[in-house]
Amino acid sequence: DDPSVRKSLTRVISAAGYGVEVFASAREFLDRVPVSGPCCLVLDVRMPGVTGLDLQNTLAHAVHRIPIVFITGHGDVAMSVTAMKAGAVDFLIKPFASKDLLGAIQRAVDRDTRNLGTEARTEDIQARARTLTPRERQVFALVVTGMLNKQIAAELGVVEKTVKVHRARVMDKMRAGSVAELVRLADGLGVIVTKA
Amino acid sequence: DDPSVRKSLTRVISAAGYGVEVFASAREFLDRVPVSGPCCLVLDVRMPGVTGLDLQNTLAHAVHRIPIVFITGHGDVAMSVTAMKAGAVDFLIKPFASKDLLGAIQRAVDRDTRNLGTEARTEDIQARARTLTPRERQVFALVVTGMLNKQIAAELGVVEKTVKVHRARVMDKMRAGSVAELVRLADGLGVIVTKA
DNA sequence: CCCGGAATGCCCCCAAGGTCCAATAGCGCG
DNA sequence: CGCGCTATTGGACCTTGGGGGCATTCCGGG
Repeated sequence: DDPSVRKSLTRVISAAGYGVEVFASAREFLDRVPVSGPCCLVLDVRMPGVTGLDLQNTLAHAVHRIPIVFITGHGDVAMSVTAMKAGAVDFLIKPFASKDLLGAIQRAVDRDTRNLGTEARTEDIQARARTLTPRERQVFALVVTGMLNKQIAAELGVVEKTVKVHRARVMDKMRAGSVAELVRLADGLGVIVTKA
Repeated sequence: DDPSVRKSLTRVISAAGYGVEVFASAREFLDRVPVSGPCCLVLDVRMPGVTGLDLQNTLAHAVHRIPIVFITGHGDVAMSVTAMKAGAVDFLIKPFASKDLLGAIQRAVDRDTRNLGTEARTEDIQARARTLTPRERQVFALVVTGMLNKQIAAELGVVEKTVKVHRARVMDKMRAGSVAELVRLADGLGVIVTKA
């Protein structure tokens, strides 16, 4: 919003032990170097050029969706509801108590920490899945449905031994120690491992 | 809220093809016969006695959490944010367009339909799990971690044959055709099948 | 031509699962 | 108090499934 508000917010948030970066506009924020660790965005709805809601929509399509805490001086209900429906962590009206802001930031950062964790795990699993050959992917998909090697062989039109070979490679590449683990890895990938 | 508003809302919602039940207070709603199919709650924040937010909190601890669409004449941002954080589907300010209300109701009912579906599935799985004996439950928990019968036997201090017997009963009672299915059933139960 | 992906055959081992049978312990019921 | 039922355990035996090792063949690209 305006420089003086930014300065005082920076002081409050820093005092709580957080690292703070300040941006004068949405553009400035989007051009920054991405933060490495868990973080969140404290955003004024009214901003020069792109509004806070617009920025929220833009970020919604990003790979990593940063949790947003909105603050504003002139908010209405419709605006707050839109923001919350789009996943905002909180929507504070100025003037607000420091503890409300810090509480919201804490929840936002916690959420981001969890998100980063699951994203990292998913990315790891996907990376392993990418090393699979097409055939291995097919066998993978069928194995996690609980089919027997014999059935998979019939399905793919090959003999059982061939399935065993692919299956062994899948277990190896996916670093799964058991069918149970493999099933969890597959389910963690979502429905990505469908057919082809 | 007031009788005339209720009457006109009933007309609008009925015209859209929904069944409508009207309640003059939170008490009256809570004493009703539960609806069988997918549904949602259209709630005024200001009500005699218990407020809409209070009712939302009460329902939050219920077995089935009915999706809520709030409508109000005198809402402020703080109120709407609280409602949304607590899971409300939407928060409309009077006067609102019929299509906004009907859109919100549609989203709420859709959400409820999905919830009912997953709840039914979970309940079904839990019902099967309840038929397991304590020992079978232990074996179940260990099998879905991917342990071999031999390892499970060592863990429980029995011979392999005994584990096989329990394991077979688990597969039977849980109606799982494969380890893969069993793992999914277990994961669907959440972390309910931990130890004892 | 050499490499990786795919397919296959043979041999062997171990794990999973089923059959038949049997023993022990605890619990409710007449 | 036995009787019956369930839960738990266990043994012997056999079949089927999963998996490792090794070797071979075929094909499409660099």
